[in-house]
Amino acid sequence: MLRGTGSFMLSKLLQAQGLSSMKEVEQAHAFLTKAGFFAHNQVIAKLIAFASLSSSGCLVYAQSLFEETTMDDPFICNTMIRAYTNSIFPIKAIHIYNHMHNLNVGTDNYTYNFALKACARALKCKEEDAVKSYGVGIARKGAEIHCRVFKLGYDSDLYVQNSLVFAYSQCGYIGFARHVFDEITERSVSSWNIMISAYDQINDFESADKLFVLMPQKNVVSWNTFLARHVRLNKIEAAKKLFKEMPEKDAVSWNSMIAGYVEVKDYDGALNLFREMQNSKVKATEVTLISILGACAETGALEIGMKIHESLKVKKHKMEGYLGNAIVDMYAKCGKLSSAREVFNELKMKTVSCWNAMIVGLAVNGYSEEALDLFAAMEKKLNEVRPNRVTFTGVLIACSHKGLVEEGSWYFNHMIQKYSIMPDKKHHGCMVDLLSRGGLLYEAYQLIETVPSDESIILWRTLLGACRVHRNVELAEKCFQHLANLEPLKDADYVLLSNIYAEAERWDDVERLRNGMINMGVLKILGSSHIEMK
DNA sequence: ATAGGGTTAG
Repeated sequence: MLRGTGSFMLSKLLQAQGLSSMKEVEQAHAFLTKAGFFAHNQVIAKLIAFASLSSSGCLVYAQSLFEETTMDDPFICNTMIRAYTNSIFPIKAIHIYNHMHNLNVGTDNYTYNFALKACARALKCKEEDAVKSYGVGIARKGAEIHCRVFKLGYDSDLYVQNSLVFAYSQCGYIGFARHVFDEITERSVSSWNIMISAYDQINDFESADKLFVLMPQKNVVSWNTFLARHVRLNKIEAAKKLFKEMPEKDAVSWNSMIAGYVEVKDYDGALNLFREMQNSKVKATEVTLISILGACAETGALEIGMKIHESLKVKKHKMEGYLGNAIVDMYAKCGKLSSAREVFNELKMKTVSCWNAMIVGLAVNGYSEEALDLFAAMEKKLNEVRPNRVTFTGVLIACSHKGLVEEGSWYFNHMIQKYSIMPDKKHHGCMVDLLSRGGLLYEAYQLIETVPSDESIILWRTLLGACRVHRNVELAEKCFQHLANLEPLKDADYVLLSNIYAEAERWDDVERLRNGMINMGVLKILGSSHIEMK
């Protein structure tokens, strides 16, 4: 039986249309192992390539297939590098590349092309911790690869050249990128597109436009670059106009336009365009769905989000990577935490963003204990993932929600000491809220004193409010003074302090403050009802 | 077997 299935698989493997599901990959794998064919590298590479497809594959499986080989075949290594380059873990592509180099596995132009692209993507991707943990720095790795490219003579390969331009520009070395670009003797449309996009990304529109005029041919990517520029600059009307007038539209054009609507928070516009896209010739991609799920998350459009999730399940589409995260986030933001958790648990590879979407989702919906439990689970996997600023925002929100003052303070210090994460605006906000609601006004006061002044204004106001609740006139005066030193006071600030005085029956101070307001010209804005005068 | 443009947590 197995043999029959296997030979069918093998013939399918070698056919042009290839395999159609992970199940078939597994069957083919089993057959090959049993029949002793596993040494056929071309076949294994095909399995790995299929397993790394983002729509239906399984990257973990691809990696295990890879490890079953002797890991010294250039073709297979290249396939694995490419798989990771296009994944949410481009850094792992560099690890494979390093492995090739260390073991003297032969490399070719494909290797360098993929590895350079991985460098570029590793920097662009928001897995900042993964990049940091890499140590020497991706940009240096890219330069190192360039040296090898040069030594081996691949610097005349157009694909490698284009990847070099891309990698240098993403690493912030636009001058080097331009140098490589200028050296290319026969530029392709892609060469021009990469260089123009590089200038666009650093807002050097003049240089971008100059090249745009010079380029001999343009394609849909060239137009998409312009569309992306308008979207990035929030010029939604210009984007709409260009979108309408473009000579050709592909999925990226639609995705950019949808992302543009989402960016300016026109979620209805995004959903309408999504419907229009579904009626067009261009098929929605994962990126389309990710944008739309984001719109659902922001508007609480649970039904649309669920519909997308359902249709993906029907199509047996893989729920991993960005898409898996977008679904988790959509459910979490829509308050359907059980569904969020279900999808989250199924994610085979969880980036820090996945953990954060879940932890923050639990925290803001009031499931403090679950959020903190999940954080504890995350800390047990430090070899895979490291908490970052956002994680601790979620943790502190969880504490704040339930008034867990001691725990919150502990996590706050833990964040700084164990993870060397410097607290930001959100962390300070949570902590001041937590401390002051718990009545630890002086602790809150001391904390605010450590905060940069431009971030502390809102914190002083929070504490001033807490001083009223806890009837602490002395501290209220201090907060008021700090506020006064930082920016022109608002009438609400005077009202608050005045009420605090009034509640302490310090009528002289109420009067003094009132006079001060008249002098400052604030009082005329106030209705007399604002101040509770006796 | 190659590229380039579009995507997730706060």
